[in-house]
Parts: sequence; C-alpha cells; structure tokens
Amino acid sequence: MPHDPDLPPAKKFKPGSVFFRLDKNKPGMLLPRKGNATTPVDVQRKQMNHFYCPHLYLNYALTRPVLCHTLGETGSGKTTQIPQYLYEAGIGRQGIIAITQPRRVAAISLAGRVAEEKRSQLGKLVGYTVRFEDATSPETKLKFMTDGMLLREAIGDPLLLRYTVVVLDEAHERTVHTDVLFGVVKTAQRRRKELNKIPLKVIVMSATMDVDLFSEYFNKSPVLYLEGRQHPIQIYYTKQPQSDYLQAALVTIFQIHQEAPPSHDILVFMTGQEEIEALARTCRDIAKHLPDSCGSMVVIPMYASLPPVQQLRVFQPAPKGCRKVIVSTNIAETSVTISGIKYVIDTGMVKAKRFNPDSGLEVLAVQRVSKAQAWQRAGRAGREDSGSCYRLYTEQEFDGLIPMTVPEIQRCNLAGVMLQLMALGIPDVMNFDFMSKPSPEAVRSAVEHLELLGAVERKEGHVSLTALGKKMASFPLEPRYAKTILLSPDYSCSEEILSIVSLLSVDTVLYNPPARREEVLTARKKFTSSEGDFMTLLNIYRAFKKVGGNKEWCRENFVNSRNMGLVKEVQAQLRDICLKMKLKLESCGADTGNVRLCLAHGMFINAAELQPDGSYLALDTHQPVAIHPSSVLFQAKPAYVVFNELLHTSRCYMRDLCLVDADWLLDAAPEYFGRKLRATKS
DNA sequence: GAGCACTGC
Repeated sequence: MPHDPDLPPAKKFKPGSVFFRLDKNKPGMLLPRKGNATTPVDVQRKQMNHFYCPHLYLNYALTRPVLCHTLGETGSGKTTQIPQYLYEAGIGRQGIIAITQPRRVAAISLAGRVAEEKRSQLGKLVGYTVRFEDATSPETKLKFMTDGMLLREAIGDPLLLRYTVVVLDEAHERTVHTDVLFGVVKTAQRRRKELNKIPLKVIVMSATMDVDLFSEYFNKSPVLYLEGRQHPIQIYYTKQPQSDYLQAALVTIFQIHQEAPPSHDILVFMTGQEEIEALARTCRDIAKHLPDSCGSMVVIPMYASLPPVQQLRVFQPAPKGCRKVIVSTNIAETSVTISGIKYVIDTGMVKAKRFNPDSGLEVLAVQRVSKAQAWQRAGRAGREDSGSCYRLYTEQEFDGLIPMTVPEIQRCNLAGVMLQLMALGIPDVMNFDFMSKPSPEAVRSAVEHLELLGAVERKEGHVSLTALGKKMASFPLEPRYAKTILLSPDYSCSEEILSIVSLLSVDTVLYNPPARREEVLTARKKFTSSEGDFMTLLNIYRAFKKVGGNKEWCRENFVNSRNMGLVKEVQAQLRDICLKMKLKLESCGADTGNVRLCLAHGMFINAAELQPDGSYLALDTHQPVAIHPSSVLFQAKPAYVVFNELLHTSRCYMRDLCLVDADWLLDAAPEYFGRKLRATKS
C-alpha cells in the first residue's frame, strides 16, 4: 500500500523533468564523435541539413564505411528514405541494399511503403524476405528482411557478397540476431577489403541517443544525430516508494479519470496476463459505481497471447465521452503502436527472461525496467501531442535503475548462436568479437552442450564444427531438435520426429480456457498417450491432419488453430531441408517405440530419473525437478523421462515429457551417463 | 496440482 493512504492520489506525485527526446536547444546536429566537440553550431546545423538533402547526405554517407544514426521519429520516414537515397545514388547497381528489422510485420510493411513510393510492384525493385515468405525477384535491389533471415543467408555467404549495403535498423533493441549480425558485417567488411571485393557499406540506425557503443565497436565510426519530433512529456514520480504497484496503478488510473477530459486515453504498463486481466476486472467494477459526472471508461487488456481479434480492440476509438484505458505488457513498448495516448502509467516492472549458465536454466522473472525502457514507455504518451507519464516509483528509485536493458545475448542460452557462428566459418568462436560479450561461463556451457551433441569437437583447445554439426546448423531450430531430426532416419521415424519437433518449436497448440476445464479434459482424453506428452501431441497433430486442418475441429478439441497452422508451415520447411540433404523420410506407423528411442538419443541431455523418495533429479545438473501438472504423466511415476524444457516457477518443473528406458539413455551417451548415473546413486 | 514478457530462423 502507498505510505500515505489518506492523501488524494494526485498529491502522491511530484513533477519531474519535462522530457524531450533530444535537447531542444541543440536542434539536430551532425556531431563528430566524442572528444572532438569543437565544430561550431552553425556548421553543425548546416551539416544537419545535409540529411534532408539526399545529395549532401550521400556525400557524407558514401565516403564512410560505417555510419551510425540516431533517428528522431521511430518507424517513420527515414527508414524508408535512406535506402532510396542509396539506391538512387547508384549503389544498388552492383548489389542489393538490405534493410534488416527485428520483426516480420515491420519488414513487410516497410517494403510495401517503399514499393508504393517508387511506384513499383512489391517483389520487383523493392521486396522483402521473412521466414515462410519471400517476396523478392532477381530485379530486387531494395530488400527488407528480418535480422534472423540475413543471418541465415550469411551461413551460405559469410561475406554477404550479394549486398553492397546493409542497413541494421532498430539496432537499439539489441536482439540476439542483430548482435550477431554486428560481428558478421564487421568481419565481412574487413575480409572484402582484404580480398579486393566490392566494399560493403554498413549503416546502423538506432532510436536512442546511446550510439557511442555502436560507434566504438565499428572503429569509432562517425555518428549522425538527428532531432526528434517527439512532443514534450511531463514526468511525474511518486513521493514515496510504493510497495504495491497494482494498487498504485489503480489509484492513479481513477485519479486521471476524474480529472482529465474523456478523450485522453491512458496506457498502463504491467508485467503479465494474469495481472492485466485482474486489474482490468477491478477497473470495470469500480467504474460501474462511479458518479455519472465521472464519465464512462472502457478497459482493454493487451498482451501477445490474446486472440488477434481482441488485440485489434486497442486500435478502435472509444465511444464519444468514454475514456479508453489500455492495460498492456511491454508489447506496447515497441511491437504495437497505439495512437491517442495522452497518459502513460509506468509500474516500473517488467517480466523478462534471465539465464543461469551453471544450471542452464532460463527463468522468467518480474524485475525492474531499465532507464532506457522507462523512457521508451514514457515516449508512448507523446506521439501526436504533449503528454504525461506517471511513474509509480520515486525519482531516487529511477536514478537507481540500470541505464540500458541487458542485451538479450547476455541473457540467453548460446548453444544455437555458437553453432551458427561456427557454421559461418568464424575461426575462434570462443573469442568472437561481440559488441557486448556474453559471460565466459555462458560461452563455455554452450560449447560443452554442442560437444555432447556431437556438433563440435575439441582438438588441442581449439573448437571446430563436425560434419554432423554442419548439418545441424542448416535447421532453423535449437541444436538438440536438429540433432533429433538427423538421427530419425536411423530409427525409420523421420515423419513422426519432424511433426514432434515442429509441435515443440512453436507456442503450445493446446488451448486451455480455465472456465471450461472439464470439457477440455474430456476432449483431450481421446488423444492422451501413456507414453507422454510428445506422443499425445503427435496424436493430436495426426487427427488434425486427418480432418484437413478443419477449424471447427480445432474449436471442438480445444486446439489453437493459428499455432497449428504454424506447425504445418514449420514442418514443411523442415521437410524441405531434409530433402535437400537427401535424408530418408519415412513413417514408423503404429510402432511409436522407435519414436521414443529416437527422442531418447536426441534429447538425452534433458533426462530425469525417479528417486527412491518419489522425486526426480535432472541427470545433467542433478537439480531436483518435478513433473508439471499439465503433463499427461503428472500422476504416473515413470522411472526415466526426457523433457522438452524446464520451467522455473514455484518449483523447477519439467514440461512436455516422454517416457524412455534407462538403457536407451546409456546407449545414447555411454560415457556421459556412466558418469551421471553413478553420481546420482552415490 | 500449476499458470507462460516479447521477438525470430
């Protein structure tokens, strides 16, 4: 509860600074890098104008191998303009201009806009490439793509020779893919120079002012600062620290509701689905009992797992005289832009993944946001006009936040990244030139993981890719899934394994509305296999295919048809890769023992053993684990299982299990399990 | 007997 519950809510806040995206007194400047700040302001201004004049911009950009930008307005003009400038300068004649985006929708919509501006049919001069969709042709010179897609292309062409320019957009988001691409383009640029190839030009675009890190990494490349057109935002902090941010959010929502004109919408940042639904319910309840003078309110939850139709509600304007209150996860920070927001309420909390390299465990935990994230949230209030941001924490607490969100590459399992780097032919992956280095433990643990899978081998301290590892890298999958697929022809069950891996590599296909629990259980019973969740999922997928992907069937059987559609696409893609490798594709029919045998051999690192006291131990780390209550094996006590993933919540749960024999595990990795099983028994 | 931020190949 707030410390001073008797004060009216507004009195609990004190104003902070008025925030501009960039300093108003220094309109857009072209600054040399730090330490050389002697350029007179009028010269800076003049140079700034270069940016709005293609010729002058190009003069500047084309004479430098790497250029780092800040962009005033996110997702606006510049991302569509700059590639066109470069193309018109003739740089596209020798190769393609690639513009990478962290998200598919952004790549697709930007390509559409640029094609329109060039009055060209999409897929001709201007195109895009994202997973499952390629709208390019031999004529394509401006190619918008996801960062992951360019990375995948780099495996076949590490010097990126098809491209003359790579524009890395939204670089401040620091996705794993962008971070690896930084190293890839830097290496490609150097190698192409050494080999006397056509030079590769790199342009890094970031929405934040913190581009020093980028500039530093690319050998102190020049930085172009641009003025933003962000409207001023008044920041408020609480006077006292709040122990209950839910309560504080509620109080703040209704304070604003009572005082502000009804056309001013509110966006509240919370951490997760459950919290959001609870707050939305409470708001609606309270709103019902407010005096008529207060005006009405429509409360809309927003999070990624919401069905698409309900997500669209955030874009619909509220009825006249009614206030729109959107309660959202951080999806509204970057992925979804909502217009008309006048007030942002920032709880200062976020749910994010953390990685522990010792246990190999990823944990989803509620934690404090970074300063950059808090500014990003605040900025959502000033897109069309000035706005306000209520931070439900004190200014001192804000000062104590970390400046930038820790890049994803320092918070995730690196096995897939390391495999990809080796497939790119990077000579010394252990010392790869990351912009932000992951911890040595994380790198070591990833390489050990790959070694266990037989993807890499160590000779005199040097790590290299095996033939198996090279094949594994061709799959857009986690290494252990790729390995399982590659093993499957030995067990004559590649079709089944392709289905299971596809099912495991998308969000769950099971739809579990809590209110219809009994119905769900009944519907699911006919697919349940005593061999575990993998087999149960396979049964569901087989039944789904039998009825031809019928949506009605999905509804009746509580199956998420959107995710099921995705499974089909993934499976088709994986099958294509197998065919190119000339892998034998066959079905084992009813003999599912082979499927489990194959899974045991591919997933042996994720194995657990029943203990005499009825609990389980994970065999690789000897960590106590439990069967998740959602598993079909929850009430069974199988002696040995392999699991898809560990979920660390109230306990450490294994999710998605498969019954296996101890002999199979020993057979899969005799030395490893000889060691592990002994250790367990002692 | 629990409960999953967000992307992406």
